[in-house]
Amino acid sequence: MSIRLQREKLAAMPKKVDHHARRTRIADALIRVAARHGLEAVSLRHVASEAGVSTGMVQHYFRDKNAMMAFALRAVAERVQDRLERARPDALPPKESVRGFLMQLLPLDTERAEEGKAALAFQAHAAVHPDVAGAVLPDPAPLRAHIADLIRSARAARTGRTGRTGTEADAGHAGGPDPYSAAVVLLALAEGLGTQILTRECTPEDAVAALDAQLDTAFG
Amino acid sequence: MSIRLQREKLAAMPKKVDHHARRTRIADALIRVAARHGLEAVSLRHVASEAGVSTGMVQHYFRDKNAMMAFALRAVAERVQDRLERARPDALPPKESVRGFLMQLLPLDTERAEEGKAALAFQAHAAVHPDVAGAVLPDPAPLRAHIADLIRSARAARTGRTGRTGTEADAGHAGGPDPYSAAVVLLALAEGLGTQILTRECTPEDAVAALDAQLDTAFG
DNA sequence: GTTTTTCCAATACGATTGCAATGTAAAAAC
DNA sequence: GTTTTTACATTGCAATCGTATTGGAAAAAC
Repeated sequence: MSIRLQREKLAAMPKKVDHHARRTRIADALIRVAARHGLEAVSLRHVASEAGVSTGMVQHYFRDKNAMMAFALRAVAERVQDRLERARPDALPPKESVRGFLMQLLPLDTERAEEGKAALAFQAHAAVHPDVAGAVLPDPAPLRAHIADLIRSARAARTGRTGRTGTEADAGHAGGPDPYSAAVVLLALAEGLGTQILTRECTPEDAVAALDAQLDTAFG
Repeated sequence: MSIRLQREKLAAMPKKVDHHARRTRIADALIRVAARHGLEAVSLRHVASEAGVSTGMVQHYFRDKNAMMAFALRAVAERVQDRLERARPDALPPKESVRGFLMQLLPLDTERAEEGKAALAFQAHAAVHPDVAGAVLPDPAPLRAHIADLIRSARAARTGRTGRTGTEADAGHAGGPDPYSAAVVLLALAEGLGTQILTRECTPEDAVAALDAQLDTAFG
């Protein structure tokens, strides 16, 4: 028992370490460096010192720099995904639920601002290195489909029907554009507003106002 | 006369060169490098060889790398601005005029895709280096105001009035959200869709469809 | 016990980086 | 004419880069 206590509390831990945890710790350090100084400042030594480890350890857990970058790229994507899952308020009406989603995508506090800067840097990286990006980035379709479903159900509730609408064409009727386009618009808008906040082209207040205005028009 | 011909045709030109033209040529090379390999690949030597000049010449025209980056950052912003000016179709009805603007912001051909990748890289750079960005990036307000004016005039035409609306609050009436928010939405949406195209999260067709849907709701 | 494997620190190496220093040739100023 | 200034090209240098290599300490396998 005392052995086990030592193994878990002290940092002796000489064998059988949690590889994923180690990699995640290094990736977190990489993300902090990227968020503060850009991807240009991401080097093995800099990341290692930010993580408080040796460069040898970084080399032990990542074959090369590209592997480390790819892992970190996936890590930020998963972070955003996790925050979206955690902020999923299914009990709320559809419009507020969607609003909750989209607000999570805006860099409104310092934590999300850091995350957003890192994500922006990785977007630029992904645009120039499609191979690593395509293998690692998540499919945006499920989120779009979920938002579109919420829009559909809200419109169905407004027109008196309770269930989800069927497969008929939604475009063109009084409810506005088809839900899928409306979902694409909302998500791309949140992303655009987010980067404009980070580049100081837009104040957070204006961004929230614009997003709310768009939510009003999307949900009628 | 023969002297003048030589001075203009041959590349002798030993004195009195156009500094701005030289800097622009170097900045263009930097933009190409950034668009193809990212800002991480931007070095004095790489840019110089892309421009077909020596690194000594680059050093002659830029105090240091930061000055070169700042000049290139402004150059891309001016390029986009120039394309917007050139594509300004004042004779068209407001909605089509705005559509012309926004379509210019989407990376729909290879030329604008390259420009967009460079712009995306510079956005990430600007988010992390606010000092250089703030001193160099253009104010987004005029463009927003122009789009808002076009929306206002379109709505005025629809309600039968001919002139621009006055200073009364536009928000909340049947025309939709206030024109300023609608303009912010349209511009941020175009930017978000643009980066999603570059990162392959979105097809150009979906982006155009989403933008057209938003134009329909913004202009009624 | 011995052996093997895992984990990591330290170091070394060639390439590349930003930048300073130097040299030179031609135009401009006189 | 001479002198000065501009416009580069070339070279050198210290720092940093990614990565390969070496070594050793400790757990696991035997």
